[in-house]
Amino acid sequence: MAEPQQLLSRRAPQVAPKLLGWTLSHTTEAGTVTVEITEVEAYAGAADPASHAYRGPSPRNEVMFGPAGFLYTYFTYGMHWCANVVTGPDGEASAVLLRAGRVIEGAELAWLRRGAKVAERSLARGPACLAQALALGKDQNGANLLGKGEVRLEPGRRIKPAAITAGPRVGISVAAETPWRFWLTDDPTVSTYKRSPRAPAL
DNA sequence: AGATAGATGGAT
DNA sequence: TCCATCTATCTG
Repeated sequence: MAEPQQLLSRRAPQVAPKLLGWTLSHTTEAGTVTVEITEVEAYAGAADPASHAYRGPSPRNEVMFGPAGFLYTYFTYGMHWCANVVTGPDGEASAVLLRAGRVIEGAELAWLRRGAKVAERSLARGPACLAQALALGKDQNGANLLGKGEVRLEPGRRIKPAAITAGPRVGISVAAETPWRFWLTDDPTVSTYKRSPRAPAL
């Protein structure tokens, strides 16, 4: 296993499948929640019309243009936060959206944040649910994931390439066929695929 | 200045 | 299928 920093410095489509099985932790006053990442999507910046960074830097996406290993969070649909790991060389706005994970530490705290009714496998199923379970939001944007900070990304169990499936990304209306979504095959914590209603017909 | 689409999720 | 409901970005 290469150093995390080195691995993350490649472009998103290359990094994304390798993040499966890694762990993301967030420690707050309330405690620590850790998830094992089970589903991701790659966004390739300037080369990718579906990326937030496609039209260049802005106040929202500026952290994507920085070095790899930092957290990019954004607010969407008026109510949801989503979390990305910035990848690629400094200056290139490559990022991996964390779509789903399995809570392996702090499930009780995650239930507190998500609501007591949700099934265990759904605690971090879907990008906004994952962000909510981990309490990732505005304040965590730009956090260094590779240090000793409150949010940490660490290599986890090794995933066999045969256990990974690739397919089209979810919820986007452009580049809807590009197979840059990666997940652990048959994992119950992976979100169900829904094509964007705005995506062009096949 | 105003419009609108959007890397969603949950209820209906 | 629709709704909640905010922000970045595009259009005029």
